[in-house]
Amino acid sequence: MSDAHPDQAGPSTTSSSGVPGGPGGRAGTDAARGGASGGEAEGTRPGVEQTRPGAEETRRIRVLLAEDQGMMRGALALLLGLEDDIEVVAQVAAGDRIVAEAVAVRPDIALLDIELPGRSGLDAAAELRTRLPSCRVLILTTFGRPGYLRRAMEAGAAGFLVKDGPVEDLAVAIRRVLRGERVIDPALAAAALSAGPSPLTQREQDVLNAAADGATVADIAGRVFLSESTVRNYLSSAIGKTGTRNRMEAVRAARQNGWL
Amino acid sequence: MSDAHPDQAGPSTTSSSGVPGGPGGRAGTDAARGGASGGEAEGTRPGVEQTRPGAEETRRIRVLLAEDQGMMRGALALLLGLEDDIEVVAQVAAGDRIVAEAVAVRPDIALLDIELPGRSGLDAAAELRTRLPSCRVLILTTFGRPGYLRRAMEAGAAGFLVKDGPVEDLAVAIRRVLRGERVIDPALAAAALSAGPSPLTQREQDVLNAAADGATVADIAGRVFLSESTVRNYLSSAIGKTGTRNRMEAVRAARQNGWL
DNA sequence: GGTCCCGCGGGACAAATGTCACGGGCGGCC
DNA sequence: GGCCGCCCGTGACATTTGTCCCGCGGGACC
Repeated sequence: MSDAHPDQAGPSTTSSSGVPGGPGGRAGTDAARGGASGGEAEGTRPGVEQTRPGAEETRRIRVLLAEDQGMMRGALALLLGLEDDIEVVAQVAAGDRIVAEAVAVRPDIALLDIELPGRSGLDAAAELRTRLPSCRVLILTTFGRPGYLRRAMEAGAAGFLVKDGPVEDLAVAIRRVLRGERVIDPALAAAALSAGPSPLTQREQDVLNAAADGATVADIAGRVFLSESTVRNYLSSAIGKTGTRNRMEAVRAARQNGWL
Repeated sequence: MSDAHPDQAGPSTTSSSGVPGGPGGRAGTDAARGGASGGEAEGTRPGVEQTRPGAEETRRIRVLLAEDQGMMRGALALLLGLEDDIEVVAQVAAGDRIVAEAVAVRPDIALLDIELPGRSGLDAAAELRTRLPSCRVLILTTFGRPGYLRRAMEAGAAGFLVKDGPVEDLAVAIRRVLRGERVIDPALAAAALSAGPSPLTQREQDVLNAAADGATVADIAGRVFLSESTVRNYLSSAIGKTGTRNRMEAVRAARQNGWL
């Protein structure tokens, strides 16, 4: 747009929301350093030397990028910015910033990680579907879990990419999605189909989630507001359904399939 | 490392050898190794000169990049390739390929992830230290765990970067390391110092590692070749030292500090 | 009405887990 | 030498965990 600096009202970039682990919180200050790393603001320098083959007749693809890992986010943004038909108009690091940012900048496509602080990318995708139907969603995640793919499809995502595989796939996938196609790894689709939907009931998932960090039965009961006996029963049935022998194994198995 | 690569549902690209350079990306793959094999008695002080913008006659900084996540690896390689004083001469996706590739292409600096399939980047760094002393090591990891930093320093790494923070830091850190400086996040260094070394003995770590996936005492005993009673004792003492109440909490706590 | 399923909880029980006290052997260090 | 820490093991014990069977209430469906 017409601005020049990261101080614009809506689409300022990386919110400073914290990322787990790092003791040193490094605040926003993502200001793209000059020179080669153009960054996302479109008009920073007039001399962006991309060669436009067809003049102005095609508007660039406006991309919102949601990814918590700073280096990954920056690298993807720079790379996409190098493509002459793609423009990164917003970057967010937290899941609960996605929808607000999207309605502010109205991108053509949202590139969402799943595991984000604050809110799952799948959740955000579902809300985006109703709040901003013109924006297509492309999920980009580390783990190709069958359940993730299933939920992504149910949330209305148009594509599902794993972070393995070459970077070149990314721009290609974006263009294909914008053309209305669906892009999904075929092997992953097969796995998702064969795995079937989650056999776990809602309560079982809750209890497993609460048990994931090593909490005792009493702890879980306190968090989920259930009796200890009930918690044991749910744990037991979850263990049975996952074919495991522990709550620990059950948690791992459920995570493995994307059921949590 | 809860992650590593538990499921191979996706397209199993990550072969252990060099990564195929994309058709569009002119990223230097191992094609460059042929040129390097000739002159081996190079000056012991590679490229100590400051980066002079525009000066072409100085040799570019030769970088080896070890990172398992394909997209991250590709993005970093492309980005570093854009810098006019840096050249990515090798990319590996598995930890057990690092040393072999390094002695083959003799890079100036090795950019290593820690959590890699096959072998830890810290291990590889330690061996690199003796096998190829001219090559400096810069650790690039997702998690800024105090124990990781400590072990990286003990392995002779010259720098420690977390994958948060802007991409621009990367090239800067590479140049600084090549100049002989050490680059470490100050906050992280303070945390590592205050946390002290791991209180866990070797066996306790082994047992915790074996217990990480929800194995029973009998399973652990079988894996570590110990009596079940002994396993219980080690687990108990590990639980005590970490100040937790379960093996599950103990595993999480130990992971959190980088003690595993 | 009846019947079925589901969420929720209780109680009893076996198995696993966590704790403690106690041994012996080995190596380093004052 | 004595002391200490780590290694490895045993046995006993309390607690927790996992399993099974039971009951209650409510909603859906016939």
